[in-house]
Amino acid sequence: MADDAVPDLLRLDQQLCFAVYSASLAMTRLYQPLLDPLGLTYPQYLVMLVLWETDAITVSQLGDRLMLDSGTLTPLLKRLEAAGQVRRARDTVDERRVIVTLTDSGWALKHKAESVPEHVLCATACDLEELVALTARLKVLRSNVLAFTSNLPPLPPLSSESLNH
Amino acid sequence: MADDAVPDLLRLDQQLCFAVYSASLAMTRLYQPLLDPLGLTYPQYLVMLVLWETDAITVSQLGDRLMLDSGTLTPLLKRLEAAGQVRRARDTVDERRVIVTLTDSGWALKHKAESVPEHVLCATACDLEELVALTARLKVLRSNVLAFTSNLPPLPPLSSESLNH
DNA sequence: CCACATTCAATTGTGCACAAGTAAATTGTG
DNA sequence: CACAATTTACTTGTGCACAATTGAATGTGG
Repeated sequence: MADDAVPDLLRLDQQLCFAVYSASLAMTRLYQPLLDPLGLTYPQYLVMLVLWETDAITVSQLGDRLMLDSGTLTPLLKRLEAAGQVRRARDTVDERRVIVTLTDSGWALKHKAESVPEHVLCATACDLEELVALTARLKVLRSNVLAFTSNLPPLPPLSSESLNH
Repeated sequence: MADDAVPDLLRLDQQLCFAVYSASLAMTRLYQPLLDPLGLTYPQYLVMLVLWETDAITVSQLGDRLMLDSGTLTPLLKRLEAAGQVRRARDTVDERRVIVTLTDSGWALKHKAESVPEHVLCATACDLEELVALTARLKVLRSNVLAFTSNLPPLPPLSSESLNH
């Protein structure tokens, strides 16, 4: 491989992965002032979205929906509990599980959150068609990447010719 | 607004912002085993990408490229310095600035990083056309969101009709 | 029944992100 | 030149993400 060919790949790389990375950070920054009046952070908002759809689920079910592990969720849920939005209680059937349930305050927060999506959609300044297409592409990307990583305890034997032009 | 209309928006919201968020986390998880042999984290890799393109720049210039502030970059750069990949030195012309420079080891890392983009492209399992289109859309999204946030110290007076069908 | 592996949440430690505040250096202005 | 405003990086504190470990509860094979 010629040395001159490397910077192109490294630039393409930045364009791809950095676009996702920086867009994600920009979205989080967009949400923060909208969620501040609700006393929620963006990851906490995602947890509430799941609970508003499906109340009384275990930590691992939450993790499956959000693709996060207990190391992330446990302290987050404790903060939501301290804020009075959820309760955490051991499952009486299986004491290993912890079931997360919305409080009245947590349910009430749903109404205050109704205006958030409108603001976000407005901020994206894209038409709905564009957003749907972008979302679909991101889901495909995420799905492919996750499938790849789970099949990859070591590195796959990738030849330099797998992407030749 | 009818109560029944709310869940749809909240679901759409999750589809949009959560797709970006979870795709970003999936990408980071994809990079980790690839960067582990280089002794780099994913954000550190992004810093190195910038330095390989433009060596000897200030912390704020680095922040402009990566859209990160010094509160994030300073400790990250100290870790890269401790690992021997960069040097940090005050600008003799303007003592406020800190100039970040690659060491020989930092430059040498560029060669070891050459294989990373190939693996990532392989993992995405998308053709180049698809990736270019996705990247372009994400850049537009990021640009719109950033423009919106910077014009929004408080909340904008958004009426419910701003997104009517 | 009883080792034994599995599942599930919590804990610990590292490394981002970012807000808010500090301090030093520079620049702009009278 | 004096001095206020700005720029720049650093520091502190909070909250994710995640790897790795722990420990309790459950299930399973012998």
